[in-house]
Amino acid sequence: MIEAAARLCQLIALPRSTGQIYGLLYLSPSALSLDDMVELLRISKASASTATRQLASLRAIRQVWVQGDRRDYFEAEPDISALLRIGYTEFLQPRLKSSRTRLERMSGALNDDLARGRISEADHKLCSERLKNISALEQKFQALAPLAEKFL
Amino acid sequence: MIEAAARLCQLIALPRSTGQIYGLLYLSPSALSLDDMVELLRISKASASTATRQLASLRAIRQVWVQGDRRDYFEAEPDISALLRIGYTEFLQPRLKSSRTRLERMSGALNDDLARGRISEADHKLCSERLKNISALEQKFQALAPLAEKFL
DNA sequence: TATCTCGTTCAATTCAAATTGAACGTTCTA
DNA sequence: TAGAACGTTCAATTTGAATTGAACGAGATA
Repeated sequence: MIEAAARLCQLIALPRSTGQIYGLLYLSPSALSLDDMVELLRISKASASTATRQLASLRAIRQVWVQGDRRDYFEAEPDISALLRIGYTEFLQPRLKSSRTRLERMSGALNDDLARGRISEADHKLCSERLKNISALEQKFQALAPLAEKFL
Repeated sequence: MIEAAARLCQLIALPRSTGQIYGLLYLSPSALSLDDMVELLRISKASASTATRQLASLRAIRQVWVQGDRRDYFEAEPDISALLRIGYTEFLQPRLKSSRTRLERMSGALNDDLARGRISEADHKLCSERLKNISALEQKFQALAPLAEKFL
């Protein structure tokens, strides 16, 4: 059952054990301690520790207090749409932005090459055409994002 | 310049060299041979060969014939939207489908557990609730896909 | 204070995927 | 027919990331 969740999370390039833990917590009726996870998933405590902190930093899980027990307990954030939003703003968004500036720099370098006669005019045209295409696609994508956000 | 494209492609979990090659071809004004790529990217011929076949199978690049030369030349598919479509139907779509059947199986197992008294009614309710949430999200996502396809 | 029980950290290991070199088959060329 | 120029394949290596064991530090307990 949990392996299903693990695979789900490998889709988004997260460490396997991290996925396992989120899956486990998502399906678990009660909060679990590190030791619980270690036992149920047969992973080391070190993995469990790093994975929980990763997930917590992504706000995918929360730490909860269980009275009379000084261990840390965790429960999953059940709203996956919210997680997607976080993933977008904190992960995809920045990459898109850096990609944009990179494209601009490349475009600049290209113009430079033309000015110095390092490339033919035809080549320059084709190249900058293609760079522009990517930029356009990126912008469309950015425009689509808030729409998707509402929709999901 | 090309390293930019390489990074771009690491985003979608493709081998680095594959990304490099697509980037190179995308920006190259003329078709390139395997040896060209080997020289320009400093990679082995083996890598170039496997990468080009990968890309060709994804229809991301095309083989073209240059008269008077018996080497294979390649050029990039310039329409990236089309590539996205291919990526979706051939990569994401199938995963979503298998994910769906997995969810159904899990849901079945859960009902079974309830029937045999292996879990409490409250637990069952919470679990199947959550499974249903994922299903719903998946459906929304599937519904969104064709919309995005038109848009990009 | 001495001893547990936790969670964290970090160097070492393991593991999987990417990359490579070398051998090979095929097709052209002399 | 011998040899060169290709592209492909496959076992071996490299590389980078995930995982682990062991040492550690901070609180609790006695």
